[in-house]
This record gives sequence, C-alpha cells and structure tokens, in this order.
Amino acid sequence: MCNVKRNPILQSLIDDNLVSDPASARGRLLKEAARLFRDKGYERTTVRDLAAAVGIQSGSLFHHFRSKEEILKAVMVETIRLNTALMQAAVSAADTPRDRLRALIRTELESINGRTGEAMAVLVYEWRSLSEPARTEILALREIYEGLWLEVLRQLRSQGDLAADPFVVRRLLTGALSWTITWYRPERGELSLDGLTEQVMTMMGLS
Amino acid sequence: MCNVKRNPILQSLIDDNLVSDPASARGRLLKEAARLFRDKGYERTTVRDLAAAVGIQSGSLFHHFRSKEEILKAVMVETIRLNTALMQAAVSAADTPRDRLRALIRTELESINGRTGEAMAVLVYEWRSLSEPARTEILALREIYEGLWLEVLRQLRSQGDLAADPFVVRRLLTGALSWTITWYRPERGELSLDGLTEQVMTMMGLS
DNA sequence: GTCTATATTTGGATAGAC
DNA sequence: GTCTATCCAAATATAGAC
Repeated sequence: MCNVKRNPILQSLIDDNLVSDPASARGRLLKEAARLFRDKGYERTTVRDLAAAVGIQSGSLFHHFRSKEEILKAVMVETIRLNTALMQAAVSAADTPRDRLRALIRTELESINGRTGEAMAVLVYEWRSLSEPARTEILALREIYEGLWLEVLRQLRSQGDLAADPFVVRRLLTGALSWTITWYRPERGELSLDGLTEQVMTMMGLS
Repeated sequence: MCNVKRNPILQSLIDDNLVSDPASARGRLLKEAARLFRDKGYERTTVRDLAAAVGIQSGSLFHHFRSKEEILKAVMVETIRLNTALMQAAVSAADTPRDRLRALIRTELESINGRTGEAMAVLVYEWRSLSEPARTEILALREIYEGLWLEVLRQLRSQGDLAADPFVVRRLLTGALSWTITWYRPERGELSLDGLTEQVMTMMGLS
C-alpha cells in the first residue's frame, strides 16, 4: 500500500484487523478522538468537534460509528490491544526480573507520555463515561495486560527484591505512572523517559 | 448551636467561615454535590440531579449558587482548606521525618478513602471541568498543601532515607494515593488504612 | 461516503408567584 | 427560600439529496 516504515508490532496488529490503520479514515478519526477526549474530556467533546477534526460534517460521522460512545469504546479497545502487544515484547526482551520491571515501567510511561499517550489517558480517565456492557468488555481485555505486571512483580518478590505485596504495588504503580500525564513534559528536556523510569526504580529501592 | 461532637479542626474552620457547616443548607448541598460529581462526573451531573439530592427544585439551586460551576469550585475550595488543616496537624504531631511522611500518607489516604473522600476525588479528577480563573484560584490554595509534603521529603533526603528526587516522588505519590479511590475498599476489611499506609512505606523502603 | 437540514432531547439558567 | 413554568442554547442523532 505504501512504504512508510512502521513499528512491526503495530503492523502485525493492523494486518490482523485488531487495530485500525492510522492512515485509514477510521484510524484517523480514532486518533483525533483520543486527542479531543484527553484534552476536553469525553462529555465536553461534541460530535461536531470530532467531525471537524477529520474535516467532515457531524452527520457523516454516523456513517462510520453508530454512536458517540462507540467511538470512545473503539479508542479504548484498540489502545489496550496495542499496548498489551508492546508490553509483551518488552518483557520478552529483558533477561532478569529487575530488567523486566524496568521494561514494563518504561513501556507504560512511553505509552502514556508518547505517541499513544492521548489514548492511554482516555483509557484511564474516561472510564465513568462508558456504559456498563462496554465496561465489561474492556475489563476483560485489561486482565491480560495486568497479568504481565503481576507475573514480573511476583518474580521480584520471590527473589527478595520486593517486600510489599505485588498486587498492591501494581495498583500503586498504576496510579503513579498514569498520573504522570498531568505533570510530566518530556519535551522540556529536564527529565528524560529513561530518567523518569530510574526515579521510579530508585523510589522502589531497585535502581 | 447544637451538641454534636465534631473534629475540633473542622469546627474551628467552620467558626472562621472557611468551610460550610455540614448541617447547613449550603453544607448539605456541597456534600451531595461531591458525591454526585464523583459517581457520575461533573458533566454528567445535572442541576436537576443536584437539586433532587437535597430535596428542592432545580430553579431553587440558583438562589444559593450563581452557576453549576460555582458549586464545583466551592466543593474544591472547602476540601483543600479542610485537608490542609488536617495535614498540618498530622505533621506537627509526629517527631521524625519518617513518622511525618507516614502521617502525611495516612492522612491523605484517609481523606481520599474516608469521610471527605468524595470531595477529594472530585478535586483530583474534575480539574478539566474548571474554567481558567477558577483553576488559578484553586492552584494557589493547593501550593500550601504541596509545600507540606516537599518539606518532609527534603528532610528524609537530607538524612539519607530517600534516594530519589523529592519533587518527583511527591508527584508519583500523588498519583499512587489518589488512584486508591478506584480500587481500595476499606469496608471489605482485607486491608486497613494503616496496612495500606505500611505497604506504601514498604514499597519506598521505609517501613 | 459526504452533504444539508432538521427532528428531538437535554440541560443550564431565569421570571415571577407564593 | 422554594415553587412552577419556561426560555434558550447546545448537542445527539436522523433523513434524504447528491
């Protein structure tokens, strides 16, 4: 189709129809939707905003999605799929539990503060805007993702590098890492993503 | 006025007109508003919901507050005032930097998950719903509160008990502690507030 | 597949009686 | 200080032409 170089993990997900091609109409809309939902919140974003962001009229949106909520759900589903795949790859590439934790932290920080950051933020902060059936669906996807973390934290604990409860630690880390989108500004250059990762490891006595 | 026993810190704030008496019409409305804003989000809560929660009609609300946003702002202002006072008292009562940090963590966890939890959650998660001038006002109040944390974290660092940057640590802790509202259920009895506080201290190597 | 036009609903806010 | 009634604006979703 085209010769743009692309993350091979993303490409394989696109090929399997698990996430939309960012170059497609649907993909572009989801990308803009994620940005708007993060910046203004789901409720304050109108279908007119969404349509304008991709250069169409609001009525035309409903040719692609049945409702506004379906757009929110699609943003969340595709985001979890992509980030679960990225996490799995990051863990596989590391040799020790400590390095695996570092890889998980680094990857999640990058997801939150990097290219897919808008969508990750939406996933974290727009949960209440989802209807109940949609929540159940998203939750099931999220369990795989969380399982990756727990596995690594249990490894650390069994080798004596983690004194606290892995389950509690993962939840504390979820909050700590997702909250970075409210204050961390990688583009300022004061603190790199690697530097921030090391601060988290240091706080946990694992640097 | 009446003989209800009350936290003396809260009472002195009421006497100084810094927070509303929870028994007054205004106080009851703010309490219900906090609950609704937390459960449904500010945008999804209608003025009709707010009025119904205190048993009046929506038109009557505007006798007490000029706009819906003013209600949100009042919830936030009074919450910061109360919690800053509670934090100051907790820090003063502890003798070592380590105990002061423990007291701060315990108090913030209690604020988030206890009686004032709804309002604290609103403060954390409804920031985007505030207009710019209101944000500036709230931010100024919040600086005092944050200063308490930084002071204690700097003490810990200077005595070698904290390797990471106090500024970064506070922000990581803000996220970790506020996120507990999404998963921690003190009423289940699996983990007490003291137990959760110790988990946080343990994760930081300070138990 | 996108447009224009509009039906329909919802929700913030106001007016004036009591 | 609360009620009823209502205005007005905004927003989701639909209908039908091109």
